[in-house]
Amino acid sequence: MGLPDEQPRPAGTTWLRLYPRIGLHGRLVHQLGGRIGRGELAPGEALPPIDELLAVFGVSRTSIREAMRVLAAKGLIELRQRTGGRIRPMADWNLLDPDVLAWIDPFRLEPGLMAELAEVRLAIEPQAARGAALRATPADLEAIQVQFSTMEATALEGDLAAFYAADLAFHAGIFDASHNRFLTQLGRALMPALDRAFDLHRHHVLRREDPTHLRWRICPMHGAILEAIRRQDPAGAEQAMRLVIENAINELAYFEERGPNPWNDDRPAAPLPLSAGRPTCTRL
Amino acid sequence: MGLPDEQPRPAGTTWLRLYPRIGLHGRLVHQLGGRIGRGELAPGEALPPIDELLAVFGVSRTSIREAMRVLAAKGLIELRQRTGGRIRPMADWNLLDPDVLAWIDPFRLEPGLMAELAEVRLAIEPQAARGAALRATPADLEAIQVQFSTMEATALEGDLAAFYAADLAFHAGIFDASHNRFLTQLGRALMPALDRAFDLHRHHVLRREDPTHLRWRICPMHGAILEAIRRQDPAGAEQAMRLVIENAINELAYFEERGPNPWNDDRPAAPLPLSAGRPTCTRL
DNA sequence: CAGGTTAATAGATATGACTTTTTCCTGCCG
DNA sequence: CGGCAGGAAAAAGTCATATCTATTAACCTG
Repeated sequence: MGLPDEQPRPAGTTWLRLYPRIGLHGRLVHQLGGRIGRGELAPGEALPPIDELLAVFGVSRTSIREAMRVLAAKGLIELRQRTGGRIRPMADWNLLDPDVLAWIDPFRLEPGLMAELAEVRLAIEPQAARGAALRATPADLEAIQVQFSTMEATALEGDLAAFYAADLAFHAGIFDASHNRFLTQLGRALMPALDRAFDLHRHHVLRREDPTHLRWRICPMHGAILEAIRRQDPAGAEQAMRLVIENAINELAYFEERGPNPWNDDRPAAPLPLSAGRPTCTRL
Repeated sequence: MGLPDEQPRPAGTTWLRLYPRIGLHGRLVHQLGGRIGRGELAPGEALPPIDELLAVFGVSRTSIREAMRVLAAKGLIELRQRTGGRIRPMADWNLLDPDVLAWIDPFRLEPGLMAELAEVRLAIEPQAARGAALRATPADLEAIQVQFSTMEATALEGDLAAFYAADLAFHAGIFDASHNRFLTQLGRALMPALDRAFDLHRHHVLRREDPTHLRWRICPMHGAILEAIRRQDPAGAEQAMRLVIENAINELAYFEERGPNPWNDDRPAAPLPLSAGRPTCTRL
């Protein structure tokens, strides 16, 4: 059958609330969602009829239908009687659904999406920092502090993976500390995309070969946010966050000018084949 | 059976992309989603076992399961084998899913949500206005202009329903004109909640009995946004939008001080009974 | 009483029959 | 010749039932 084994959620991603990958239909959801998000199934295209999918994946109607319902619930496809499934234009997708955002490979397919993401970050995160300065509890502060300390330590050690993980958690912590449910949701939804942006940043930092950059430029800027939140200074926190994001945008823009798309180096060029060995259907 | 008839989408809500209310499972989704959103089924509570739901609604397993999958996809419930369905805490809901936001009755149950919404608007909408000033097409401008003209006309006539509909479409048009897919999505997601906020505003305007307010205060402020976008002035558009939202917040805060929760006047107090007449299950 | 084994339960999946909606074709009428 | 109406077919929607599987809880042994 054409379905991968069940995989546990990757470590260190507790802030993510992805649709469970368990059961046949759950794996199917992520399989098809990923295909759509990567553009292997183009918007406007019709999905194969159920009987065909049924044969390709080797699962029952029930599972196929449940998976389709989930994808429809997230706006990726449209289901109509007689016509069958059809992939909706990206504008109709629930882009703020963590699953959908995780399925999209924004930088490989659509460089413009990253600029749009930056714009949203610039709108949202300073406001979240402001909220955190107003309403953070001691526990919130402690959580953010821990991530900041981790950032400082790992930046010195050169453990980039740990550094960016802590960076991500730092930003997530501020969203949580804002105690605004919409902002928290929004932060969570954006995390997968932010993760990709950080990957890109890391890639460029590696090329640049300047290990002091993270420790002596990025860390102090984040420290300023933490301090402003600690002294309950909304304007200061907002401004400090704005600086961090503008810096990230500038660095990426600076990096982008040089060299081709870095994704092509370390990622498989061709998508993996979906079905293990049943040439029943050529479309999927 | 306990399901309402199929209902077409209300007029004038083309910007909304709600889960279709068609078919048995679609109606079931909105039925259960509404119950959860209104708090009639509390977080942490277990859903009745499938066989019970099956008996209550008089539909088959298939439809029940598909509806449950959709709700799970939107983060409202968690499904586990043997244990069954359980309502997740609101923090886990996909609050930025238009359906979820439409199901929540934010102001009846949680006045705080409205303040949080205002904070998000204050972060998002000025940025959207800035984007619109940078990237609006003539067609975008035309669409916004039409809504603005409608606002001016209906404000004079005193047709409040039409006025607020145009106001909503005005804001939606700016989101669209920003040509930022995340902002557009975000705008769409917030529209149902914004609609409620406008309802509240209208209610207060009616009490205030000052028909000139809309025409000579609200409209000019919106006109300033339109003009700034037209002359491609990002800073001006951002500032004008900020003024509109801050004004709305202030007016609502001003209104809130007086009188009790206005929702209690014109809404049915008790929720409608779900099942037509089968006393099989007392929990639903 | 602890720990592991087993049996029962309820959801998950499979399957095939039946229903409903939509599309498309055909033929009639203007 | 074009358009509309009616009917046939196709594919999704729904249903009923059966089997599979994971989880819980009872139970049994040491």
